[in-house]
Amino acid sequence: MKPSLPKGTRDFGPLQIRKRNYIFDIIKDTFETYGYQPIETPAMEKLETLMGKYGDEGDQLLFKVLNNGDFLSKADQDALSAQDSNKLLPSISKRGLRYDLTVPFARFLSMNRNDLPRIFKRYQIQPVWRADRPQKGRFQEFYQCDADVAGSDSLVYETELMEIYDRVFDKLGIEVTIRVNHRKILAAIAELAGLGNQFIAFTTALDKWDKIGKEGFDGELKKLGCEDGAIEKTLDVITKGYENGKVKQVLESTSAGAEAVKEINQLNKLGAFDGLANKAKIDLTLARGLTYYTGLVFEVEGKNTGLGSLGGGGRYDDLTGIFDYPDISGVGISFGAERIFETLEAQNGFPEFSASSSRVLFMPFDEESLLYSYNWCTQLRNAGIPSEVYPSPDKLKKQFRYAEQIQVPKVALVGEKERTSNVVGLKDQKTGEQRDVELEELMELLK
RNA sequence: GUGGCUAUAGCUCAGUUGGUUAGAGCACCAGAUUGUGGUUCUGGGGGUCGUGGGUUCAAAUCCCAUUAGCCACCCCA
Repeated sequence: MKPSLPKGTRDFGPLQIRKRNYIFDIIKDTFETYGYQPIETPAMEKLETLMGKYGDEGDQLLFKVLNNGDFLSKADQDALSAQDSNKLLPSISKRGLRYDLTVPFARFLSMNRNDLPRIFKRYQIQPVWRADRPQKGRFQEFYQCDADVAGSDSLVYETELMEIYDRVFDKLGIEVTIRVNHRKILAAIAELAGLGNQFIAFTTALDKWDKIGKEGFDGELKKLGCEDGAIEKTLDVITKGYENGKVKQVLESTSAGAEAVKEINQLNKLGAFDGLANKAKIDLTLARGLTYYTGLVFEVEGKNTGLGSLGGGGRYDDLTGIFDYPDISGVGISFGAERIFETLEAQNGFPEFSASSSRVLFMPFDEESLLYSYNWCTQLRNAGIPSEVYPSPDKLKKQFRYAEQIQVPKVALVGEKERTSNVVGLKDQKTGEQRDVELEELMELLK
């Protein structure tokens, strides 16, 4: 049988795992620095937990897990004979793979509300699954790294989440722009355009601004039935940008806009835009698709990556309402591990890694030397020094070949000569230098 | 879900207007080389040409169907 993988999934080799861990460790350490606590949730959730949370399109993209056992006899026979997949689904599948980390977090929070601190800061780094068509930088199984705060509407958390974005990308050496906007500003602009009652349609159109530009957006507004005068006003506000004094005035003339401006002022006071290594700016064209955002929204864009966003997030007022746990405000951000990986790969941004962690490989010339080598190796291991032995006295060509394959930095050659004088011939694989060393010195050198 | 491109050795690919035994590089194995590899040289194994059908004296090559992968759109990380 010819081996292959399901669509949109990948294996990770040793070197890739080291590179991925490098990214995850930086993100994790930064989350920890800000006091976020780790949780994990199952790959599978009940389908009822997942369905209806991501819109119709999201429901389509959910992986459903077929029930075990004789699922056909228990299936909805009417739906089955009518070939109605949507109606059939609940009777043949009760579980699905998680689509993101936010909904499982909301479920977790609701279930454990009594055991968690009043304000809960959690992070979670796990794979999620989407039955999307794979393409460049997009997979059906991919990792998200989320940090969320539940139980407080303080802008302190928006501030620290922006700082976390900044720190992580600074440490990774990726230059980014942190785009910030407020859903209530969007509401104010939608009102301005006379599209207050078509808010979602308005935001999806606005979200395309980057791609279709001012003219394209003009057309989208017309399609939505926006009048010429209103279009002009709307385009004027968006092109002039938030920092323009007149624009601020216009926004403040609506109650939603006034609230948003107040929050952004507060964010400024907290220093969210100060002392960052990367650029952060209010961008009126940032919309973010997810419908549950209600306050500030963020998106991180790499410079010239052509990969879309490297992460995003925002404030959602009623995170857990659907799980009978009302009035919990949340704010969170997500890092897209795959795109960060591709960005670093493209700019050669990873440190050098070896596939193996071994610092030395023992190479025995004869059976007697193999035992001698294993004995030395054990002593290194007991001292916490990663090391290994080539398992048979093969030709040196073969042994060196293996040393190269595992990218071990040093080899210890052992033959009769070395044994009798109680040393090994320690050779540096890069420089080719070689000299005899005793066990104690070997340990010192490899520490 | 919509559109486009591709499918030949483990990997990357060549293969002329349809023509005799389908090739290269990399990788793998062995030897040149029984205490010092990475270079070089020699030899070797490995293919139902994605699958099914059709046209033809003859198909990797042309036609139809089908499956899978990639790219773009929608949406997203």
